Amino acid sequence: MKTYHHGNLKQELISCAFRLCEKYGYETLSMRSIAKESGVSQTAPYRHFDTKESLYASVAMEGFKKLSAATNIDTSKKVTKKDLVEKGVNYINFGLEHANTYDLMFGTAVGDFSNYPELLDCANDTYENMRLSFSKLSNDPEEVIAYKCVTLWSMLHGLVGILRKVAIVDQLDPEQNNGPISSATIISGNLDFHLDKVITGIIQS
Amino acid sequence: MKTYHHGNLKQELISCAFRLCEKYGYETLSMRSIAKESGVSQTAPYRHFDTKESLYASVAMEGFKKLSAATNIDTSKKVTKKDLVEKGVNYINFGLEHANTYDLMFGTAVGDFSNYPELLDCANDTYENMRLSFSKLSNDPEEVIAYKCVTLWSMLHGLVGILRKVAIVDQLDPEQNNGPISSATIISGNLDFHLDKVITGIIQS
DNA sequence: ACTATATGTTTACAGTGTCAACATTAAAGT
DNA sequence: ACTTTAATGTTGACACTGTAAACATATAGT
Repeated sequence: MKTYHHGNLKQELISCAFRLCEKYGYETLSMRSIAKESGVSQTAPYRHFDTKESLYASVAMEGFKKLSAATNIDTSKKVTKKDLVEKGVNYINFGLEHANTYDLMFGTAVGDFSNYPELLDCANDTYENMRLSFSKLSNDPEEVIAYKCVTLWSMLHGLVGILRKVAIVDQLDPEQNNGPISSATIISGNLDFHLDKVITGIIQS
Repeated sequence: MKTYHHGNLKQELISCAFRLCEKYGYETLSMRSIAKESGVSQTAPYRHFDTKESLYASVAMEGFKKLSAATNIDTSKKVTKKDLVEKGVNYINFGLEHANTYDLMFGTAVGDFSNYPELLDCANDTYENMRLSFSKLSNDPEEVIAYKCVTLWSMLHGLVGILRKVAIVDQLDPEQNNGPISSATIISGNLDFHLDKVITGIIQS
């Protein structure tokens, strides 16, 4: 039997949108398509999302939750450099494996997070755990810790972006470059080794 | 007098698209709007660009040309660390001042650069100059240089991304964070100092 | 001059975000 | 229990989009 009211439409729309986003990217995801896929009229989503951006925000929030889960360090125990490296690797892998959602989370599709307080909270959670980890690791004043966080996050974020653009780097003139071995391949094949070096540098900075 | 044939339509379409992209972002840029703005029928652009992606590629190429110009190091003379820092600052500033175009250049709107050989060349030029600069600076084997390039580019690219997301960082709980002084602000206010440290680390790695 | 090619135009189609008007149901107040 | 109200869903519409097909005109090569 099919009821007039769906009962759990909002959640279904989000998970449907998330699925499509993961698979095909957020650009090719439409209000109407997720409505159809949820077996509901094409404008029904507008009872739950004012605009498409608002739907994007919900999907991005899912992403941040998963990212947090993948990179969370238990700050109730002692925090080691190894923890940071391990979670750094997780961060990169998340960015590569969930590339489409990652774009949504860090791109411009959702303009200003402060319009979506829950999303902002989730994003801040990720940062906050990193901040706490650094502060457990060393005795720096707050602003040095914040500085280290931004430095590390930049490095991780940048690496995700560049590794995904391997195409550019891999297609350099092979005579100028190092043959088929691209620099990106070098790094992605030695991610923890690479991150260990980088993070060591940041900790000491 | 107005001729049937425009004469220089392709170039006009590109610069028109570039302008709109810089101002409003590539998402809100349509084949039809640039046609109208160029005083031509709505499907005329299709004589010069097979798809919208192909137009994007042309705009992105303009971006890479400008980026190259802003970050080019004269490798015929001696290259110093100071050169790298200075051009690094230029890179960041380009990313911040041309944020919309930067998205186009490094996002997924243009899927595979190898479909657009000229674009690929321009992108590679930027990388190639960086590679040459590093190789003039030290005596590393090619693969180490490539490694350093990717590391530096990641750092720069990531910093652009994170600085633009200042909103996230700035809106952390002020009691946990360092009051109104956000970590991103710290960095962006001391860009050359920051990059000097980072690049020193990369050179020594 | 004639022909082929490049460059424009018109028309059309399916898809999009979003709004307004209406329908149905669940929740709240009496 | 009954009525009112708010939440949720549907229908229909509008202006806009990318893009394809058929056609028109100007330019270049012979």
